[in-house]
Amino acid sequence: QGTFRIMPRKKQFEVDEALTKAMREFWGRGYHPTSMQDLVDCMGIGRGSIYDTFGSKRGLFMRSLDHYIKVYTSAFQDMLANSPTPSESIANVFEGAIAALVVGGSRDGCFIINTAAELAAHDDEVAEVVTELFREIEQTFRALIEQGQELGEIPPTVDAVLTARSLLSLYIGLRILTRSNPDMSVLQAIKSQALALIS
Amino acid sequence: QGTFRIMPRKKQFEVDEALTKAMREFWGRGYHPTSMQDLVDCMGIGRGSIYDTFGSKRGLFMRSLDHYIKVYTSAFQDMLANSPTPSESIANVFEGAIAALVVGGSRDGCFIINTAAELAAHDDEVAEVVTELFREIEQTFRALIEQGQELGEIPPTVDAVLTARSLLSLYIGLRILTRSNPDMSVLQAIKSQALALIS
DNA sequence: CTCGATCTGGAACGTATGGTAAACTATGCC
DNA sequence: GGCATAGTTTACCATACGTTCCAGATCGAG
Repeated sequence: QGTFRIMPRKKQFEVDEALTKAMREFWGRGYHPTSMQDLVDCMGIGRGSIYDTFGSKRGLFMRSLDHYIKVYTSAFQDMLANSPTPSESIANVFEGAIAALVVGGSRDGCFIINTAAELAAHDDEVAEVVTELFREIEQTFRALIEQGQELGEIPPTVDAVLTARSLLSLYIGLRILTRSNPDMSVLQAIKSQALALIS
Repeated sequence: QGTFRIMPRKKQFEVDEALTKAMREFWGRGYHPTSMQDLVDCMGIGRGSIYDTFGSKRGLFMRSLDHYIKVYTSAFQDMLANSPTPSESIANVFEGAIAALVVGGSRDGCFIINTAAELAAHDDEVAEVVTELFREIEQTFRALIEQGQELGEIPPTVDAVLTARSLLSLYIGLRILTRSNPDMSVLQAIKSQALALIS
């Protein structure tokens, strides 16, 4: 019943692998400038397979967004787990964004933030996904601040909600600045300010 | 010699007026999603006239960027001149961004910041224009902070350079958030934090 | 091995794109 | 009124776009 009686040819590519390649393309160049031909080239599978599996360019993009969120929130949780204290977790968030620029020399920034800027204003479905993630980041910052306060690491005078929102805004600014002007002293200043807000 | 001996038909449209219309289109929708047909429709002049006057879509875009910078730095200077104190100038910068959302209901954000996100990573000429303006904003913030310190309005312990960079980052974050999620409490929190940095 | 189901890759489709060429119109000087 | 010059309009071009379709390949079941 629930199982198919016939299970012919299997997919000859890993869906997640192809999705990762598409994600990287959309991430670096944005939705509109990336053509289906670009995707066919970079994903290494045929046009038909893409449409069979993902439906449309937009469908593939939305799946890429979800994939990004899944992969990077997972990496994010790992990072938090490996940080000794809440304050250092927050420091690592900013340090990570700067390191991505230094190590890889990539100005790709953050896929979600790029997408917020490119599409969210005119695409409600995208706006919803983006907004939801921003909310989660804000909540994570808030939780970290409150943990730090319980540990006596962060002063109790700090307003957790307001500061979490400020950290989010600083982070977004940092990521956008990264895309145009990789000036390390500016990025470091922003990181310093982020840490100053919680000390 | 310097003057033309013959001066035939004059342009039948105001260049600045057409430029303003193009600017609004690019501003709201971005470079790539805006087609020449969109521009023909919204500018109210023929294709030929556009190409005669602006050369290409990209040329028109760059002129639109310049136009935006000219118009809005002018408005910016006016606002500064009408603000009673440096601190209030800074407050007005953030308040203005919020008001643009409340009054007009427009999620267009800031043309420069949108452009930084959409194009700067892969277009060096755009990156240069954008970076230059970011530098100017940073310098303006810095000058305001130093003026406030001379007036005793802002504590001398505030690091003018570092804080100016933080204000820039907060501002960019605010503008990006505006495009996806016009949540007033978040925006107000960011503004509060900006003011807290200079008090 | 045969059959049906699925997957694959590329050709083909209709459309929309940025850009161009040329005919047409208006203007100022002789 | 001609004539040179510039602006406007229209039709058009080649290309690139997202999408669909289909012939052939590949697999599992009987």
